[in-house]
Amino acid sequence: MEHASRAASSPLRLTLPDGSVKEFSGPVTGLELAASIGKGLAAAALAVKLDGEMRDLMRPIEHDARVEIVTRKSPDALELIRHDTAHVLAEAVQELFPGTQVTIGPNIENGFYYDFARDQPFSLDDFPKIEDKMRAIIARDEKLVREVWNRDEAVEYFKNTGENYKAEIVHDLPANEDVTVYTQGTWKDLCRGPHMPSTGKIGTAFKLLKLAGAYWRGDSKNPMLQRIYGTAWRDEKELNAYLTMIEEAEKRDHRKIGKELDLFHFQDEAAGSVFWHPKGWTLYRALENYVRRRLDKSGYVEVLAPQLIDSSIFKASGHWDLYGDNMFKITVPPRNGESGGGDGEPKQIGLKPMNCPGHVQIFKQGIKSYRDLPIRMAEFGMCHRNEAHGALHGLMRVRQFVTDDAHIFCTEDQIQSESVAFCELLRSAYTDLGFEIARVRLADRPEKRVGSDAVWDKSEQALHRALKSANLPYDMNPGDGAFYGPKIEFYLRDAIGREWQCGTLQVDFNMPERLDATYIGEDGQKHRPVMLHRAILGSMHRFIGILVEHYVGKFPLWLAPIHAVICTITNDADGYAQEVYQTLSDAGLRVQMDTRPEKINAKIRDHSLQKIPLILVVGKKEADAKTVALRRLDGEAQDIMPLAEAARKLAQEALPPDMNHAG
RNA sequence: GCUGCCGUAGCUCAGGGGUAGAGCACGUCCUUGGUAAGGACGGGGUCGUAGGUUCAAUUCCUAUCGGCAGCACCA
Repeated sequence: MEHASRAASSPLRLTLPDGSVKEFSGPVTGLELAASIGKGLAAAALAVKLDGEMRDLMRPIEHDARVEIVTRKSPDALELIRHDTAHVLAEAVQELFPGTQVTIGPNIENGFYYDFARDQPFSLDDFPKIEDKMRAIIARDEKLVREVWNRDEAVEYFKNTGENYKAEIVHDLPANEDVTVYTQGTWKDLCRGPHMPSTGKIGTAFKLLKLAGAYWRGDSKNPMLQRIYGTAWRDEKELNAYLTMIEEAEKRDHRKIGKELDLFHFQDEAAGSVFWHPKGWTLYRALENYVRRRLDKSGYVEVLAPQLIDSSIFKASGHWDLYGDNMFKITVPPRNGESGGGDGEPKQIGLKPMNCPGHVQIFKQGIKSYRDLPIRMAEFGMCHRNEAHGALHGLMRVRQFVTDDAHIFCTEDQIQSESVAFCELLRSAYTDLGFEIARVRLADRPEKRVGSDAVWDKSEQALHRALKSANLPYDMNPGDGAFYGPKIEFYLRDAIGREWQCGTLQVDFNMPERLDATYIGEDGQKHRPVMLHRAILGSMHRFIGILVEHYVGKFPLWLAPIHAVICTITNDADGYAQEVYQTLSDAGLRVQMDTRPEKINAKIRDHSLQKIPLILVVGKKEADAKTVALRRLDGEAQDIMPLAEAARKLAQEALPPDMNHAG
């Protein structure tokens, strides 16, 4: 049918990236276009971009458009290479393991995966064999040919070839829609495309990485498929750089560094819960106190609500029904003739999974006037969630955690200014912590939700407006809001480019309604306050995990659990070291002494490996002159200065960023 | 929760049907040395837990707990 329309077309004007226009008497393929520009370009062409959309090189261009020939030099080439590599992987697997069904194989960040259905499990030992076969298919340089099929034909074809999953995908497409099938050699796959002209264009810079289970269509009710992950790049150099980056990420693993630096540990008897060691807890408190000061200065009040609250509150809030499975529930039986609950029933209480219901109870004490609003209520209390076993991951996902949570009770009119103020606070806090906002997304109404559509309309609009007036570019995250309201998600970027969603701002018209919070308005009548749920760091636990990985354990001075270790050259200096310790300690620094009868080399090494930011060496010379020799982590030079000056300077340097006005 | 892999000394790991080994750490002694490991000796493990197979299990099997990777979930 494409040929038919091709013949009927009129003159064609194609605008190149440099603004020049190429005219053709009728439709041309991307390859013909490339050839008309230059022979070299035609040879290098992989695909063509039509008004920003990538298309096959051999597909006729029928309409006027902005066009761009995609070559290997273009970053867009990665997308093509990875997708083609996924196809080659599928072909290789089917050649090697007959009877294996193919399903889907999309690109992901830095690579691709392909999901297979096969009774027998693949093993990592199969990878070299599969990679060899892939190389062979690439060497064959099979042409990738796009064909347009009728949907029913396609269903029939895939059924007949035993590809039930593919058949199901096609079957679920609208009945009158044609589908595209790509053939490479003798192998066919349902695919939207686009693809490069032949498998030889892939090159050799690919590698299979991981093997894992994945549900068919991402639904845990469906059968589990076997997913093979791979990565593919334009050349070996890019591939190696990526593999090195993976190693870097492994080196930064907060679980490993947490153990090495003696920050915290986990053990079987408290799965998903953290045992904070003195150094880790010092870091935790430094971070919590920082946030606390920022909130204090931003007009928040801090509270602490109970951890154990009767189920009635959670039933009213909706958490009991929607998230009950993930709550820790305690059944208290009647005792000594008392009734546990009333009616002689055992009492059901819940360990709070979040703070909002508790905060509403505090809000509801006494009568609130519109003059009292906004009330910004913060808490650093422990929340408990019975996370699925497989979800637990170091500090990143735990069952007991604290959020830098706060709820702003305000009027509808105040949503805007409160939201903007929060965005400013968040931005400033991220800067202080060494991050920047990488991305902002607005997550709107999910399927599982409470409240009327009218209320959701109002809430979503409020967030759109807030983001606009805070001047933050954002994109949408459809259907990912909380059950009580839409949310803004703030992502930060760490030192190796990974994005983490930490901050959040949620508008909630529902919770005040469900838990019956009211204030008296100017008109003397009762009104519902709006609740803004907001967090800057999100989970303190997770945020510390991110900090550890971001800084590889080399924390900025104000967060470092130990600021300085005083190392003696010989034990003759122990007395003076004690004086140094006292002076620095009095200046507010977190200091330790190392008077072991070890050589100074060993002491430097030990404390450097512990990522202690400052090492103060004292020997006879320093004791006589009342000085210290300062060595910074990863520094070469030593800096000799009078003790009093060192204490003053370092104490200043160790101040948290919000207190360091002189710095 | 699902799939796969794993669980040996405080840590990192080797080993393997006949009741265990290295390095680091730890302890004692010697060493008092100016910026990333001074030396000697020594202590330390019912091989995650419970069953089963076997003359014999830390090793094989099953269950369970926990961990890792991914998926699902994430108020």
